[in-house]
Amino acid sequence: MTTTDPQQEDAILRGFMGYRLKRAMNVFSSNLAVVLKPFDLRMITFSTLASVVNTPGVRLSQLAEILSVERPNLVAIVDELQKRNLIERKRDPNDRRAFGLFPTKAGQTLLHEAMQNVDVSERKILETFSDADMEHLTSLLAKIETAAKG
Amino acid sequence: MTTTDPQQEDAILRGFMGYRLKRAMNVFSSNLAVVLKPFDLRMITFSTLASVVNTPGVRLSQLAEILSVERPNLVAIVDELQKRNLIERKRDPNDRRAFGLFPTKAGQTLLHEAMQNVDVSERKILETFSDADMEHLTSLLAKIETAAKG
DNA sequence: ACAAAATAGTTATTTCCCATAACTATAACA
DNA sequence: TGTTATAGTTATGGGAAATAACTATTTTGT
Repeated sequence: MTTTDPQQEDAILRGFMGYRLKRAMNVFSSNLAVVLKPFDLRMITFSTLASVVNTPGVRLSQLAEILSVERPNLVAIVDELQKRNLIERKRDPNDRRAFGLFPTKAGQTLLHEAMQNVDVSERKILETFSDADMEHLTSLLAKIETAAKG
Repeated sequence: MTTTDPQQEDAILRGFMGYRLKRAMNVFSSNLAVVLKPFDLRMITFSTLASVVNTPGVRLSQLAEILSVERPNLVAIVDELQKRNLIERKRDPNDRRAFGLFPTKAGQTLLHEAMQNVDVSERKILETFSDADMEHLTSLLAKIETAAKG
């Protein structure tokens, strides 16, 4: 196809790190969508399930904060995962307002299969990256995150 | 690093480059939204306007491809920018199916003011980055993009 | 030359993402 | 004990993203 365009229509945007970051992100997020599709998971349901498996008993509000999702938006996600019997809500006996979120056996199994596939697909994308490249990229991205907090 | 910090509910996700990339991206995209708000621009209207200023006469379909937006979704964006008198559609005399998109004077002025502000805000985020850091990050992100195509 | 296929732009529709206000029930606090 | 804060939720709306299908042209194949 004719991608031999000498004049890059987005040249003016290439000067922004945010734009370059977004384009790189798109590679991962569209890949993720494809990989998760067979599991009937999306990015948000995947990361929610992963966090619940990682931290059994976690509260919805904790999850919302760590995943940068508004609490109301997470309710439907948790509902969906619970309806599919991948996680469950258990009333906290010490705080009857709250639920702890726990993975079911099925949830753990599904997550680990999905994670395995995501991992393989990411390795494919990053196949030309040296260990030093990986470490450097990871460190630079972390630096951006901390820059936002300080 | 497989150390599971009980404080980090997303520890399991930190192992994925896509997740780390997304978190870094969020810093830029939420910053962008704030910076563009006074101009009544969003990420998509900003990048569309920028591309039109960068490449006067560009077609909607070219824009859709370069910006990774589906053509139908770009129609409303172009409508919006045209209604605000920032760009205009001009029939291509050599291909009466197509329009060339051109910036108005107002569009150019608004874009340059907005770009100036975006640039300043990005510099703030990247304030602790050395020139070498910037070059390295840019090169690693470009490597991800090319990995997706090849 | 002309029918078939491709292209540019568009409309319509659907699903999902993201943000906010407001409600309930409990808990913490002063 | 009465006020305030917190956890979860409902409802709502705007915006992003994907797809099917249409009109008007242009290109292509024979």
